[in-house]
Amino acid sequence: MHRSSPSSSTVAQPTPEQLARVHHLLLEWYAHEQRPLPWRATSDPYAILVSEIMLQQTQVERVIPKYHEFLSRFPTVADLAAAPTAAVISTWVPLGYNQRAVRLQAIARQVVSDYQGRIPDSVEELLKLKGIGRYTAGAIACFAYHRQVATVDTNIRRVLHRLFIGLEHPEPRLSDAETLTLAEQVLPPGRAYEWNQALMDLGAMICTSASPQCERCPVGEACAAYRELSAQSLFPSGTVLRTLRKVAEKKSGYQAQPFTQSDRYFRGRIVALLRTLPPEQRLSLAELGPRIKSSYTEADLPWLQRLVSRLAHDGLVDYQEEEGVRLP
DNA sequence: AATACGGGGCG
DNA sequence: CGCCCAGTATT
Repeated sequence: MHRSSPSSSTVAQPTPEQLARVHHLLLEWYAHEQRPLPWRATSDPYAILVSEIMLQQTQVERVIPKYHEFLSRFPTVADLAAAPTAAVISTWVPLGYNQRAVRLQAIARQVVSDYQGRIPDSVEELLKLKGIGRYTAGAIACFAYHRQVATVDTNIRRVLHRLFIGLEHPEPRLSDAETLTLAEQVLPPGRAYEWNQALMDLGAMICTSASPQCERCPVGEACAAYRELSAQSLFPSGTVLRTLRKVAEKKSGYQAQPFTQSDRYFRGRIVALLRTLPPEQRLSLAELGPRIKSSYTEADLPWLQRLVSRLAHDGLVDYQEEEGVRLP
């Protein structure tokens, strides 16, 4: 079997008996070991929407308090649509990726104006909303409306790959499209909600990226990656997994600069500062510069102007050349 | 396919 | 200090 050939519509398949065994093992484990997460205790599509946007690239533990705070401040989709954007952004900080706050409110306003206040229930319709991609659309359809759809986030990708294909490194590994196809093929009929949640819990608690605890894994007996590791006596697997990934990254030439020198960092500083100002009050760029960058000089003005213009373009600030900058 | 987009927490 | 995280939009 050669997993490099991406005929893409089909991927390696377990037998129906093997698949049923995996379903049973993982769902049974989830029934007893699942994390008690607040968005699992509701079926309010708005609350699910808020949680899923917050959870994009953001850990569960950081989201939980913000999720409660945000829903307390904006209890319904209509409340969020009617709120000042500055208040929404302000509540979002310091979750990061602040465009998510602007887009979330834009979604709420569109839902009120175009969907009679009801959040769409199909992947196809959800995908039309800016800020909702295939993962979030699938998550809302499944977790809020119990649609039997597959969805793939970073946890599910890793777990399905290890379970049904093998280690993700060295390459080749499944593409995004192939992974979604696999996810659809292994979805247990009628159990999409628990299955998708279970895959994410397994990825977060056991089948982690760098240090999976295979000895505690409920589906170890059926796992392709576990068989690979066993055959080569690679336990504990943490070191070898990290090494394989590092080699793959070096090949791709990835290099990061210090975060506190990045434009990203200063964009965050600007938004965090503006939210402390009295409502409506603006700051000139000359006032703003020194307050976000200790080494700021007049020579940095073009840089700052570029930064603020981009923030304005993203809807995160209101910038008038003459008057200065504030939250929108 | 590559890049922009945050920031907190942990080893 | 490097790495990770319930991704999406844009080029």
